[in-house]
Amino acid sequence: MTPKEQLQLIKHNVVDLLPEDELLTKLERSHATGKPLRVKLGLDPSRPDIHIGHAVVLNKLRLFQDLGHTVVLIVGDFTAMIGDPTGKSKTRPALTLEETRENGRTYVEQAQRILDTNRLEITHNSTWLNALSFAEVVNLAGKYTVAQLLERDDFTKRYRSGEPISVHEFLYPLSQAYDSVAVKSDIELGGTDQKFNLLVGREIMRAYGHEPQCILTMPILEGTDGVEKMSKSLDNYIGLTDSPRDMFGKTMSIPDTLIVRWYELAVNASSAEAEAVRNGLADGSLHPRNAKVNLAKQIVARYHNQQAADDAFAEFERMFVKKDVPDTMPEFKADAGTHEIGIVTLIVATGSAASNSEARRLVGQGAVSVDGEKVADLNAMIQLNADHVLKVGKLKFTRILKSE
RNA sequence: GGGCAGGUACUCAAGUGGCCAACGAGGGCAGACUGUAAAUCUGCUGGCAUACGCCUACGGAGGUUCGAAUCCUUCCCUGCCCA
Repeated sequence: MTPKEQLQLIKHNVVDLLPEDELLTKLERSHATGKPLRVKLGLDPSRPDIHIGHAVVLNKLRLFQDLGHTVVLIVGDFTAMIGDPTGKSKTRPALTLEETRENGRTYVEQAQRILDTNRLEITHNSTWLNALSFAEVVNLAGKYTVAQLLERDDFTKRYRSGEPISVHEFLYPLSQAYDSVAVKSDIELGGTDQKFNLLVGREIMRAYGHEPQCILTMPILEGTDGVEKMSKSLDNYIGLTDSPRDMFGKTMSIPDTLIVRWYELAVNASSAEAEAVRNGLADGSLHPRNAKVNLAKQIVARYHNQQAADDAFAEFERMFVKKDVPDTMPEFKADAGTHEIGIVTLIVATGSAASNSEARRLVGQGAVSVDGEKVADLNAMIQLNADHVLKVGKLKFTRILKSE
């Protein structure tokens, strides 16, 4: 494939590709010499779970691999170890090196669901950042100015509104940039929120006498709420390791306005496919529900398999359209010798509510049913001489097994 | 080092001695509606208790008071200004 053709593929769905001509030059050189480009991505191992929002960037990395280039994953174990006491994640604890290693390991494992391990390098930035002397850190810090750092959007905002910014936060972009020097990155990927950091990488590489990396940013995928970016802490995410049922259900719950975007970003639809969905929704020939069903099936098939996708769909139909119970659900068995149990106790014992107070509230709100019969009485006793199905809210089912 | 302003529940934010488990908004949960949604409407949203009530909580620790998120002392933390 010619460098120009590669470039076209690379540009699909990308927000920023800077500078494009430099990337073309790199691609041409790689093409001529047969030497693959080094494509960098930094991972933050402070949270072990990776979701389909991350997958947007990972898919792009996979494309680079398919074009014959090498992906360099950098587990940011050093930075995670320092922690971040200010800013958005103020409660984020500083992790030990072991913890970050462990998180990084599972993270990489999950990333490999998308990436080709044959064209993959995995490194940890503690390898080189830990080795820097203070003099070297000062030297690095000397290559960038406070004014330049304050250009970053969130720094600007926080500075203007009088919120604290710790000095070491200024060092994060610099250490990330230094990573680029350390791995001799040709191009670095990230979400659009990483644009500033990626650009710092260019400056710092230049300052260290390296050819600066190109930068490529991908759109940030909104979560299932349709507004905020997908993240675990907002609980609006679909994890790569979620069960088929969860993946399917969560996808079906996204707002309609997100459908086309998810086609583009979550299942990497071609421009033509995305356009077809967009037009179908616009002229009414495609029902939003069906568009979502198809989307949900694709997502499940992508991370599990086609069979799982079909099963998840069937189960979804059964649960929500026919209002039937799912065929698998958590089971609960009372202690032997218990013949009946109070509804409130049962709700808490099955983990359907966190406290007795909450369980009472749920009963009062009509959210609780046993075998399809609504339970409104706080004092109701459930007989354990047969199996029952407890339903709390819309989604929490538990099979109550007959007691012995 | 000095002056000033702050630190309230998941978040923002009222409250300046009892009517405060703490207004309001967001978020979350539940119900109605629906396409499973979104939007909208309604209710709930510290714990234990059927209830009376009790316990825990307004940065930390002491104190004043019959009674404190509210007053005092001290410590910690943040921002701004001055040096």
